[in-house]
Amino acid sequence: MTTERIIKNISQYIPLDQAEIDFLASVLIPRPFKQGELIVKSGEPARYMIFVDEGYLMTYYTDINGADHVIALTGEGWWSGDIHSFSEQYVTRYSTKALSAGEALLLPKPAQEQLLEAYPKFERYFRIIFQRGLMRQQLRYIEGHSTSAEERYRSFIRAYPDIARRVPQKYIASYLGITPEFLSKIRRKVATSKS
Amino acid sequence: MTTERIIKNISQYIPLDQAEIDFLASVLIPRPFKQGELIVKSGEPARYMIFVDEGYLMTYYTDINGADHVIALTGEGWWSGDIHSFSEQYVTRYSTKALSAGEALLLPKPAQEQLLEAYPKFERYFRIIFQRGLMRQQLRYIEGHSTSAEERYRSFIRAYPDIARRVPQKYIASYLGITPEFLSKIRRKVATSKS
DNA sequence: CGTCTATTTGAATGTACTCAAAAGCGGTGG
DNA sequence: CCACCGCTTTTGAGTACATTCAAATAGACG
Repeated sequence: MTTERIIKNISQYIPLDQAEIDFLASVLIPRPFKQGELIVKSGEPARYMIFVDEGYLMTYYTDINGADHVIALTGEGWWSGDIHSFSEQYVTRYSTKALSAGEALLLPKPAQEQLLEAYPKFERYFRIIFQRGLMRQQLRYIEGHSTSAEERYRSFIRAYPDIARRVPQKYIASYLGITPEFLSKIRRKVATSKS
Repeated sequence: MTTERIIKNISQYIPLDQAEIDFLASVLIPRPFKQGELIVKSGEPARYMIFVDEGYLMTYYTDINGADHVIALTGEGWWSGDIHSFSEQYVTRYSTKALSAGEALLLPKPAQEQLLEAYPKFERYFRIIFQRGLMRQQLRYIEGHSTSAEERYRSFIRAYPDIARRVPQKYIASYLGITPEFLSKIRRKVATSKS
């Protein structure tokens, strides 16, 4: 069953009965993707929340100079960091792109509204998801300004070894807020100090 | 009425009837504070959410070197950025301090649980609050790494002129992720270029 | 008024960036 | 299967933004 992982995830936070599971399964849209594919393009209207069932996604923002900035790297079992694609605003300023082949589950906005109306306890689930996301993000900001790029990189590979292995370095650099060139220099240093 | 502002805030997101207003008013604890007072100390158990009714608070984190890092500056009509004080974890790593005299409204954890149980639509309110907080925080991170300190400062005083006027510079510097010395130099530059 | 803390100023330093070029790597077509 | 192409990663030199340290000045509060 393709919705197994998301059900398991949600069950960690709120107990689900069969009716709820069935409803959820009926509104989620499986969305397979291949490497390099754009799932959400910036400038599109806000449409759905994205749960990564398999593979890796990244969400990025293109600034006025045309430079991309990665705001989130999303692995299996997580909601895509692109919550903007689902906010009150009509269009996103963010794009979401596949970094590998895999499959996402899309929760369209109208479906989410039905879900929340029929089973209000899902509000609780999303509240917890956003609350945790906010806490992680605050921590990330502090680390971004109180630790060196090298420490951030070390901490990143410790926290997300799977992502570190499978995502091109230039995106990791962007996620860490540094240039790819500088990340390369850090890696050389880290490699020599370890062996 | 001391709960007027918070009721107004919540009503922006979910309609409230009199019973809900009364319940809310009955569980909120007014907490006057004077300048410099610590509302939440790091290491304390997680206890309540904090709504700033009047005045200014800041939430900060003390790193292993003993340096403080401001993660949020909170003005009137906002929830304190210290959502950690209310998370699943037993103790906070953050402190919340008054930057002026004023009054906060405390929503104790057990009261919030009752509130959510009695009136589940409050889950929706908190979900929206956290969702917006997360979006702001993501934006802040991007700006922190794609713009210069000077731009961030200009953008800060545009977005929060009241806070910029009333909060000591060293905290603003910390919030922006720079040293007080460097902020001082930026201010000199900004001042001369404006006049 | 005096003390304590915050802010400003300056000089020296460092971390991370830019630009340029070379090397590595993966895919595709001949 | 190999050669070529495009893209990513590495390397190096020069530079800039922001830091650290130290000291002077200004401001706030009892």
